[in-house]
Amino acid sequence: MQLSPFCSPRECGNTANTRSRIYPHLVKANSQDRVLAVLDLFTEARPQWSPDELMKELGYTRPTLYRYLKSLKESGFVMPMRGGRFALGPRVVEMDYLSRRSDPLIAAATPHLERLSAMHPCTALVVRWYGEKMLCVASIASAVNPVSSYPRGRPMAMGRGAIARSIMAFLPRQRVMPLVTRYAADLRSVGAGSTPDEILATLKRVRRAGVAVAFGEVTPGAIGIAAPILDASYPVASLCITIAGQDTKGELIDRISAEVREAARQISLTTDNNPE
Amino acid sequence: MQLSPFCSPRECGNTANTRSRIYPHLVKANSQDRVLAVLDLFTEARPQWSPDELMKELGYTRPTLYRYLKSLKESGFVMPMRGGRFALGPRVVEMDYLSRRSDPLIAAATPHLERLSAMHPCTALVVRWYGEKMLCVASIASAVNPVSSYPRGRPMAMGRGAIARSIMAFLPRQRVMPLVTRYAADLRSVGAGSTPDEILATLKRVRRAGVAVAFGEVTPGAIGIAAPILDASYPVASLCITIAGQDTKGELIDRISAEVREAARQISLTTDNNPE
DNA sequence: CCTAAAATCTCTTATAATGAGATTATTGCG
DNA sequence: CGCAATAATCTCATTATAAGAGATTTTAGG
Repeated sequence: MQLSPFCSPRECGNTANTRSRIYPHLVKANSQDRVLAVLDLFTEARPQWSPDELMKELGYTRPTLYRYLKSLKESGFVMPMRGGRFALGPRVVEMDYLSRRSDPLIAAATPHLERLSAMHPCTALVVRWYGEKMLCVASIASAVNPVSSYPRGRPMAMGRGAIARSIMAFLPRQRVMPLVTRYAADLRSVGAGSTPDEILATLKRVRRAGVAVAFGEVTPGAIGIAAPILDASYPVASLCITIAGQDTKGELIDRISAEVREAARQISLTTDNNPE
Repeated sequence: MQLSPFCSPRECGNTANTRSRIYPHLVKANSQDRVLAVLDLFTEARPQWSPDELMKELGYTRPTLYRYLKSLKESGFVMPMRGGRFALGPRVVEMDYLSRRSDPLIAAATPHLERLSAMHPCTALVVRWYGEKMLCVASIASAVNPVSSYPRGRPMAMGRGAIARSIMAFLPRQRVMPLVTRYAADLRSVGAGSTPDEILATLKRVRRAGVAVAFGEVTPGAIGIAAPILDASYPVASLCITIAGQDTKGELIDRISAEVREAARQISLTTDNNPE
């Protein structure tokens, strides 16, 4: 399901083969991928689509699109809105509920989130790492005016912040290097080093400390303190506390760091629970 | 995407036509439906599946199932867990986040939920009605020990409770009757009437009051107070306050009822926002 | 290193997805 | 209420392509 940036659906050359000409933006797409591609279009910038817009955007013909919409509608992934437009449907909500309730990582982390957020005016969150992206999967806020919001589902960038570094620091060399290269600019801008070697040294220190601390890297004025959650000594997620900068002295940071590291360690001990 | 209870995938008779013999449980299923059918299996009782289990359950052959899993994996709907098992993936979380952030009903209701939950020790929630099911889509709890939990995604039955009645009361006769028939037993057991006429009379009173009140119908000891959210005078959701029974005197119930009704009315005024 | 299991690939065949256009259903409006 | 305009579905011939059997490769485990 990869989008090729080189060729818009409509502009590609004509060949005798109608079908393969229609979907040049889907590399090796089968009909399943083409249905799921419909869901790709629903974004925060554009959460509603009319059939005609979908047809135009995806290059599908009318009967085909309506067939797809029928499947998606019947399975609840989309739902009709007034004016003949479509939005994401109840299935999405149900599946997230299920995912939330059946994720052993969340079950293991929740008591720690509650405890930590009760101890400090902060936001305590768990961020899962999916290889290419990071997503907040659970968070509890206790600060009255949280410096920034991290609800479940919020995506996070890999280059900046304590969370990203806490995960990168525990990856095997082979797996860090691509990330170091890819996010070199971000890592440099937050002072993690300007060469690969410097960055690796920074990560090594994080690994030794067992915890990463970041000052205003993601949100100005917010301090992030994150420790990895490991499964078979491999990072799968990160436990993070974000707290307002002005409330927080160096000694307190050290104390919270120790708490976060210990909580993450305990969550990590819950075996058999995390992804591959 | 309906499962036929009469015939397990493996036991159906042999005909010359291999393909249609394989999927007797999917009525008129196309290949899109067969892929989406994989996702149907992930439930709270069984949130993880191995490829072999999926093959056996769905009756798909090995290459076919792996093809499906590849599509679902690449689009993030499932993710591999340790031991070669699969669980729902990050896409589910992302889509719910998007759905949450782009739902105008939630945006319109949130200030009211915050206000109401701040005024009383209760849980304030919004439940969307999807024709066949009801789902909590937003909730805020202020009670220290809430009598029951209503997180987003929690499904609700149509037969019992203030929420269901607040919606049924505002449906046109043609649409209520099937529900009255279907949930006759539930409606009778909560004292809404033992004949269709009695039930309709009860609903009429709810409609006149603009709000439905239920005492311990869903959760013993919990009082539910719900008012419909209308779009073009058609109910699309319900705003509900649940509060512990022992804290709540009759006079307070009347006051909260008025607040809930008024809040629901104001949310309803936000036009152009609700489903079809 | 070797074995066993898991995942993918190859290739043929028959299915069923597709698209053009016709048809039917819905909606809006005078 | 009926008509026009739009939206959604249906029909059916065509052929691309999904499926399956079995071989092959990859991965995991001892």
